[in-house]
Amino acid sequence: MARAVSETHGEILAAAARRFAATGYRGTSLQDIAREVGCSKATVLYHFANKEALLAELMAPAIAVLQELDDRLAGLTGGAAQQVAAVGFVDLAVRFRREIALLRGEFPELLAQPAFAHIQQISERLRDAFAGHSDRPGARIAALVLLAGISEACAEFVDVPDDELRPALLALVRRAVEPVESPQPQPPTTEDKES
Amino acid sequence: MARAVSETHGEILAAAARRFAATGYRGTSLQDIAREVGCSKATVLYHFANKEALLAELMAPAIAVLQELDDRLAGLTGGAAQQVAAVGFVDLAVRFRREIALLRGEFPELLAQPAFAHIQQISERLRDAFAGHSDRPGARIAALVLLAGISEACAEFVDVPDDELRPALLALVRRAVEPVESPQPQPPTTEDKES
DNA sequence: TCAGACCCTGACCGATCGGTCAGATGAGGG
DNA sequence: CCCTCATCTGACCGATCGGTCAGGGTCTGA
Repeated sequence: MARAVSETHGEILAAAARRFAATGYRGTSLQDIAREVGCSKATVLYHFANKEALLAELMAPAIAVLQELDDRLAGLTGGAAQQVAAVGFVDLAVRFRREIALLRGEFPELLAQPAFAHIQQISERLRDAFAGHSDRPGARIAALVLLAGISEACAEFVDVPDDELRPALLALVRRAVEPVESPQPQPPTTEDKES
Repeated sequence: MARAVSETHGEILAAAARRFAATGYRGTSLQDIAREVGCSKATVLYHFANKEALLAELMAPAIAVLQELDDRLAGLTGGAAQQVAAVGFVDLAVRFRREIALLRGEFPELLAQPAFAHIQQISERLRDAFAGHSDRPGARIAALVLLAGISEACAEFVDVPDDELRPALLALVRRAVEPVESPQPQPPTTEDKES
């Protein structure tokens, strides 16, 4: 009785996570998931309205934390935004790297689905914050490289312990990000062109 | 007469590049490509043995350059390998960013196909070189972040001119990479000065 | 005892996929 | 003239996809 939903629900979720991580969302059929659980495809669709709902439930916790980070970022600008975005995103990526892994590059198409529409905007704001809200092309490019790279690295290093991955990523970000607050002009570099 | 293969071949190739870049390899059907060209699906399969062959021909130039970079990397270690890998990969990524864009995250599954088997090994060697062949976790993590991030950034910024993208990426890499102990002074290359 | 909620299933659906095949078309050369 | 060959096509194939549906167990509370 205590169990409002049968444990099959959880088993399907777990199996879907494994299969999505292994072969991607598109590359995994409901049949694959059912086979791994040991039930019929119809059972999968009894517990979940459709394939997309399965993905949505899998991603819900990560999306909630991402939303929360976005809220925290709302009032910040410049170096402060950079700081919060960096630490917040590294934290999020490390913590939810399993969820990130199971999207594995299908982000663009998946984000096009209406269910994930607002994620697109959040990730753009996050990228802006990462660049310290600078519109210098160099800063915007660096922000994208780091965001995408961190995601990919977290997906790849699923078996590296948190307390090894997180400091390595934070150190990298700290090296790689050009602080935006310093008002003095940079020493001459090759890309010093103004746009 | 001079045209051994009809121009349709090239048109199909161009259309496939556009569609793959827009919706990914898996997300693009032969029907889609045929529709864009204005011919039948059978015509596409008359000019190309199968869908994979279409992708292979599209990727061939990029793969050749990647192979060449791998060869150049063969005898190098430590800081020298790091240097060559960084400059070489940024160059390659910028130059072939259209090709990178049309893989768009499907790398893992695509690389599993036998036709691209050796690319897997090349990219692992490249990652090693990027880390200066260090086995420090931090170095390996940073290498992956940068490689993946650069790829993604190039795919994203297809419309940014080369001479803006390349220096921004090089500057980022130079900031982000922790120099490994340089074994011996190497002769000055084109852009060898430390940051 | 029995109605009904819950859980699960096989059979089936229409759509779409990559790929095959026999044949239509048309230009060129003997 | 006809034969050859490159090009192109519609019709078709088997497989697989996500999703539907009617119905069969099983448990429970009235």
